[in-house]
Amino acid sequence: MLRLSKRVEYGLVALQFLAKRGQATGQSAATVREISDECNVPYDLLAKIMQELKRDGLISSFQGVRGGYALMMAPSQISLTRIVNALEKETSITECTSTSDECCHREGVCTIKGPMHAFQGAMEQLMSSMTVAQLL
Amino acid sequence: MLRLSKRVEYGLVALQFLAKRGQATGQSAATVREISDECNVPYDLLAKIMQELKRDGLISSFQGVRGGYALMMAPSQISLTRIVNALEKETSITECTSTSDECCHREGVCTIKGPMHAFQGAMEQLMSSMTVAQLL
DNA sequence: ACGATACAGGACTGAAAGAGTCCGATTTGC
DNA sequence: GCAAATCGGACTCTTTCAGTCCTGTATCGT
Ligand code: SF4
Ligand code: SF4
Repeated sequence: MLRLSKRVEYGLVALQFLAKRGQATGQSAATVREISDECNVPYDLLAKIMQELKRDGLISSFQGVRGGYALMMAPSQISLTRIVNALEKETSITECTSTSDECCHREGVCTIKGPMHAFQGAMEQLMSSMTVAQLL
Repeated sequence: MLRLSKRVEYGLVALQFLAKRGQATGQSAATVREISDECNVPYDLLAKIMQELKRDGLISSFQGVRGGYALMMAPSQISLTRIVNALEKETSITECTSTSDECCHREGVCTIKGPMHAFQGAMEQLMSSMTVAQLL
């Protein structure tokens, strides 16, 4: 459908929320409940998303009571590419541009692979140029 | 999933095939069966795709025996945007950037809409710059 | 120590979109 | 008239996505 998943959308909203809180000091951590309530995002789903962002090193977490999440870096350092890679399973624009593929059952006839890779590259560059800082 | 649908992929393959045949003279028309066989694309599905491309004015059709499809314009005139618009149901990158929307239930809190529209615009421009001519 | 709070993470369900198929109708060249 | 082709709707099957639930673990405050 050529659309970003809800995960990414929610991820962006959450990161924007965190960015408004300022850098990670541990004091400024926001809980999933807070974000979920403030931003009208389903709690459980958002919880998963935050975990994934954490796993990917985009944000840091603080466990236990008084815990929560906070940004690891400056908003201008967090690119859309990074977020998409963390939250989206498949990021290649077509099967052609999947990693390390041999061509499918159309080799010899269709010469789409090259241009598609170029297009994919251009798109990734475009996504790299968009950061959380631009969401504020 | 941030991936072009098979429809678009097949559409590109088919258009590339047509482009190799040269401009529409009626003599150079290729049948769906031909393309399907040559390119290993499921017949019925491809038939649908060609109909949609025709409806959108990208290619012209010739009915009856000796019929088929042929390009309406120069390959360099057919942009990816055009193809995607013809074959893909939803083309907005997020719900935010859907046409004419009021914001969803997050107004006031989330300020994603503006940047998202900008991003969408950039992507459309990128797609406009890619044409069938580049597939040859 | 204990209990409340909050992250960690797996498993599951239901809905929606996508891919692919089937069948009948219409057009048209031979 | 017949065969080859485009038209076009309806349908099934599969996969992906969104969302929920439930159990575990860490940690702060008292
Ligand atoms: S370039 Fe053509 S043959 Fe190769 S993977 Fe893409 S579609 Fe398949
Ligand atoms: S900008 Fe925020 S509130 Fe507006 S439509 Fe997008 S997600 Fe919803």
